Amino acid sequence: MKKSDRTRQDILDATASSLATVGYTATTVKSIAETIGMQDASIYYHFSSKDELVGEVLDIGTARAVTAVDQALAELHDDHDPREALRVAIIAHAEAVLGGGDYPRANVRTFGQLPPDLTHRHRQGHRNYGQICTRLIDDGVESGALRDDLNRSVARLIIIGALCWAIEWFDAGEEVSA
Amino acid sequence: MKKSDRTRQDILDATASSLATVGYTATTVKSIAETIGMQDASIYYHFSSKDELVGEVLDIGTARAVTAVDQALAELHDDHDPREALRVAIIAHAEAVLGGGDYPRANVRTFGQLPPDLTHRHRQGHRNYGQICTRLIDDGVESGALRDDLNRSVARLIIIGALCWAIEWFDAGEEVSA
DNA sequence: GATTAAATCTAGTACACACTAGAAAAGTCA
DNA sequence: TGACTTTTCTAGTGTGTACTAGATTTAATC
Repeated sequence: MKKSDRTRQDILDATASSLATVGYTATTVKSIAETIGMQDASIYYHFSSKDELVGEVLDIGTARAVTAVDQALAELHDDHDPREALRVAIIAHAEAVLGGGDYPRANVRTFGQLPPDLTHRHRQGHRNYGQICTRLIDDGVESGALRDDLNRSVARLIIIGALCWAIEWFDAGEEVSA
Repeated sequence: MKKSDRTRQDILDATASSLATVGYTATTVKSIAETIGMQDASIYYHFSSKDELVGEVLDIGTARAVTAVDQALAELHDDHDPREALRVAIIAHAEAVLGGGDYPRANVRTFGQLPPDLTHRHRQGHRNYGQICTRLIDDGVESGALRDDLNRSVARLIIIGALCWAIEWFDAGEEVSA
């Protein structure tokens, strides 16, 4: 029992790392197996297909990003400024995607490269994630902390777009003086 | 002479359309040929390889986007507000990528999916494009139209990120009430 | 209409990919 | 140790890909 769990975790980690750095297509079952010193066929003892494996990595990634943001928001004072909530959420997301783990990065990096099945499987998750942002913006506008002529849809797209795209520049070796 | 040019253009158009909608990997030489009613082998009479063909499409795309932005900026009054220049440039870019042709869309859509050779080939072009944005922001800050405590690198990343990511939501069927 | 050139097709090669079947090895526990 | 289970490997299949060689057709020129 133990051995299997550890190997399974190694496979997931290697897959997440590969997805985050080279994307979906360049992440082959063979390359994953090589990374952890196995034959590619052995992967199939632990996962029934490449896409099931990739899907699990992406699930973990979204779960971690959501957790990071939720946790950051939970640590706020009860009487926080709504703008502060938005600020904290943005930073938590950025750290989750850029600073830390391969799993959240895998999500952003492979967005738009996945086969239809996987795209469909994760669409709802992404939509839910976007709604966290929508809620924070709504809070800000309704409490008067944000301008009431703000176009909320556009604001959300700008925030999420800027955050998700940042990884592309990161990969390209751009530097940002914080 | 004439026939060849027309076919060549058909191939480029079909490739741009495919890249813009399904990305690099799903754009196969065979699928391109089918779109224009040819055999896949016939493509190689006009282009020596898939990547040469894709590279030409991406070149056209960046050229069109740059032209759109340059033209929009050229139509400004001489004594324009620097913020207006930024606004006009952003709108011109958005229209080029979202509203119009497959060629600029192909660039954004395939960003991060291309094989190393093509990525390297277009890195300088993307960097130049980013510098247009940098220049506009610099103008704004130095003329006093934008706050002088603005982090210019971050501002540029946010603007370009938001613009480039917008296409992902567009593909996903999201609506934005302008 | 005959000759040459341009353009496309037919038929294939070689290779990388995800995935499978069954043998071999490694680990577990009496 | 020996019987059993779990895990990994060897060796392969089938499919889709970019790409090639040479024949064949279409178009242009004299």
